[in-house]
Formats: sequence, structure tokens, C-alpha cells
Amino acid sequence: MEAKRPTIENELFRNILHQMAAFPILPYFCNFFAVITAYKLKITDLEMNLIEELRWRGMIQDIMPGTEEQLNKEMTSAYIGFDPTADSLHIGSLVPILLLVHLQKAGHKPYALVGGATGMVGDPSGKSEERNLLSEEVLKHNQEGVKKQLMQYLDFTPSLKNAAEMVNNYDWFKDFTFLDFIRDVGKHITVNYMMSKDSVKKRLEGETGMSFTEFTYQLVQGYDFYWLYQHKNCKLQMGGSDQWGNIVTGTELIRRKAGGEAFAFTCPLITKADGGKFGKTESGNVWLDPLRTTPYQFYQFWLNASDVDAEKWIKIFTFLSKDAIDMLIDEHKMNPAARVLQKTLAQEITAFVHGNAALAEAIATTEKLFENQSAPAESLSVEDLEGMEGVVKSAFLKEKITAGIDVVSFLAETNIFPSKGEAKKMIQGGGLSINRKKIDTPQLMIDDSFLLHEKYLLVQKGKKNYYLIVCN
RNA sequence: GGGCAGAUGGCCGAGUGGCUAAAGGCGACAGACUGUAAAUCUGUUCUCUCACGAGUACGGAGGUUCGAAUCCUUCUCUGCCCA
Repeated sequence: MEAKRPTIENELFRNILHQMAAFPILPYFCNFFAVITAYKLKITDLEMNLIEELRWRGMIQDIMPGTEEQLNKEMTSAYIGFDPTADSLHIGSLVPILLLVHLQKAGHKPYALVGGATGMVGDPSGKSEERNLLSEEVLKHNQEGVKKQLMQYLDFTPSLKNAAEMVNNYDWFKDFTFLDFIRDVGKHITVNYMMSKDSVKKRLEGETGMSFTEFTYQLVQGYDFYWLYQHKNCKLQMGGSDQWGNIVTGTELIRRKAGGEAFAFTCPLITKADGGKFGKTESGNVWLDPLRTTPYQFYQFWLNASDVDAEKWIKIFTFLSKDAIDMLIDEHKMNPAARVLQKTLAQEITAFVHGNAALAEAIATTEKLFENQSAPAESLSVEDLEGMEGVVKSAFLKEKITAGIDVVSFLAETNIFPSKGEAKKMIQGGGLSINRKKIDTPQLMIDDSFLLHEKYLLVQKGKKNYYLIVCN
């Protein structure tokens, strides 16, 4: 894998040079640079092997000795598990997904495991409390959602030698009886070993204790690895760093039960420089499902990254090469206000998750709302207003506006605020604008004269939350 | 089965009869400053109400008292220890 591969990209480069030589005219010269820049931005560094690259990107926390050698030696099958705790993945799962994508790009075979069985147990890792069990119905629904999303990001083309595959651990656990499990699996791992795991230790020292169910989680996940090792020749497991303990139980099981050798590495948990939780906004989790988090909101999330975070995240969440990223970081340092890092990051990751069309819409909406903020709202055309994809739109009866209505009631009735009291508080705090004009009196009456194009009202809650009210 | 400790607002945590819608901190939201950053400063943060005000609330139920987060009884749950 380490050897330099002749690539399409190199081919492309040569072609461009060729063209240059054939038509050494000035316009082509300009064009040439545009292409070169695009070229630089798109290609991951060819000099590094997979592990080196992931290390540079800051995507490796712990790694088992021998993993790098194994990956360099042959096409290796590797897996990551996703437990169906919700019917959509959120951006926390993006890093594991990207690990699989990198892996496949490097010529290895990725397995995406949906945790139909493990989801029934509940992973104690990183949790300070026992969790409620999900009902089978919910789990089934969630599994379908998660599966559908995973399908989008990896190449499942069956003809590929390293085609991605989807597996569900429920398939090998559903007929595994309790007695068989404790004899075949439990016998190989001591309780002492299990208790030494961080996730278990923390709970034993903590206040809430831990049920036997969650205690067994590491065995269940460990067995997954063993099963994949036996049936799919899967030798590598990856995951978030909180999974390290569970993963190691798997390699241990493979060693003791099958006498085989398996490998692992984990990626660090994504953090924010200010210590806040990654992936949360005012409105909650950032999901990968466009119905839960619109592409516009998704794009905005990344655009709002702080400088420190953007520099870290652009390495993790984009496929840009080291050179390209170094260039962007320099550019950003020279002119931080332009926020090239945030913009590039947001573009790349939105395109990866939602596609180019959705990205274009997200950018268009962003421009309308933020680029000309000083321009009066009246300057927005009907098309501008209607075309704001991702902005929350709601309908309102025109008669009520014509008749005149006070702002507070209006805001409560449009469901922008859950109650009049909250609407009033926000107005008094100076956090509300209509048609880009700050509202400072709760008694203000809304009537026809406020309507843009006799139809629309653009309401702003805080600086970044926009609502479009359509009156009919 | 027995003993001990505990359960307070999203979280942590003070409060041991009226001054308690409950200190303080964190988190969250908003404002100012800025770059739709960060840091800082300011405000808001149980629910409803334009407001006066009303309602609900210190694990559940019952009791003592003019008055209970605070005292008593009982139940539930959690942790620790002993069998």
C-alpha cells in the first residue's frame, strides 16, 4: 500500500501540462491555475500510508501494535459498529464513518455493523448511568434508518474486490442461547478482566452501579469481532476511543478462542475548544438525516465553528490533502475574518453528507440571510424568500394581520415561541427582529404594512435563527 | 434478611419550621463587542399571564402545625456495609 500508485490524478496532471504546451496562450494560462488549485484541493496526499495519514489528521487515539504492518501487508477487512439508539445517525458518528471511507479508499474492505443485538443491551462506555432499554419495535425502526444512512457513504458495488458490506449482529445473536453464550464465550474471559475495564470501573466507583446486562456488553461486542474474524476474515476493529475496552475484549477473545491475531485502533472523541459538547446547537443534536437537520442548518453548524476547532476539524471531516489544508490555514491566519477554514469545512462536509445540490441551496440561503445583512428586508425578492431552503417556514392567516395583531400574540400563534411570556422576554432582551428591524416594544401592533410582497414576514430570533412566515 | 447513608430545579449543590420559587456554580438562551469566531462584560433561565397575579414544585402517599424542602409515619428507589 505504501508504494506510490499511478493514479488518475497524476494522469490528469500530465494531460494539463500537455495542453499547456500545445496552446501556450494567455487565457489558458489563467485557466491552468484554476485547475491546479482545484487539483490541489481535491487530492489526498499520496505520500502517506493510511495510518500515517489518519495520524496526521488527528484521527488516531490508540492503536494496537502491528496494526500498521497488517494494513500494509494485505487487503484487510475491518469493521465499525453502530448501535441503533436513534433512527438517524448524528454527526458524532461521522468520524467512524469517515474512518471506513478512508479505509476503503486505501483499498481495504469495510464492514459497517448495525448493532441490532448490542442495541438491545446498552453500552456502558462513557455513560455514568444505567440506560433504559429500547423496545424491539423502536430498535427495528432505528436499525432501518441507520442502515439506510450508512449505505450512502460507502461503496457497496458488489463487483469491487473491496466492496463495503453491511452486517447486523442480531443475525448471529438471535439464535444464540444464554447457556451457549456463557459456555462458549463467558468461559474465556474472567470477571477480573472485565472489571478492570474503564467503563466498568467508573460505574463501580460511581453512584449508580451497573446492571448485569450492561456488564455483559463488552462480551457481546467482543463476540461480534470474533464472529466477523471467523466468518469474514475481519482482522481489524475501529471505533471511538470510548470503545477501546470493548474492542480489546474482542481481540482477546479471538486470541483465546481462535488463537488468532486481530488489530484495532480508535479515534479521539471530537471536542470543542470551549469545552462544550460537540454536535449540539440551540435546537439540539445535529443529525445526518436532512429531515431532522436541514442541509442549511447542517451547513450553518460547521460555518459557526470557532477558529481553533475549524483548524482541527477540517483535517478530520474533509478529504483535502495536507498541502491544501496547510495553505488554507495560512490563508486563514492572514485574514481570519474571511473564515476560509470554516467555509471550506462546511462546504466539503455538507457536500459529502447531503450532496452538491443541497450544498448549493444551503449556500444560497446563507447568502440571502447573512451576506447583505445591512440591506433592508424589502430588497429580498419573492424568489429569494421562497427559495430559502432549510429556513423554518410557517403559514399564518392573512386576515389576522390585516386586522392587526400585537407582536407577542403573533409570535406565540406562529409557534416561533411556545408561549407569550417567552416571546415577551425575548423582545425585552432585544433578541427579536422582524424584517431585519429590531422590535423593542412588546405592545407593537403588526399589520399589513409589515408584509413583504404583501405576503411574507421574516422573523429573527436571536441573530441566527430565521423564520419565514407566509400569510395567505 | 439486617444495619447505615442518601433522593432538592437540565446538571452539580446549599438550605434542618415562616425572611424559600428555593443561595452558589455549571449548562442553556439573548444583548453589547466582533468575523454568523474566541475571550470578556450584561441580562434571562418552573409554567401560564401585556400586567396585577395565579398555578405547580424539593422521590411517592399520609400526618403534625396557623404555616413544612425542613418534624413524624409509611412506601419506592439508589449507594455502602453485614449475613
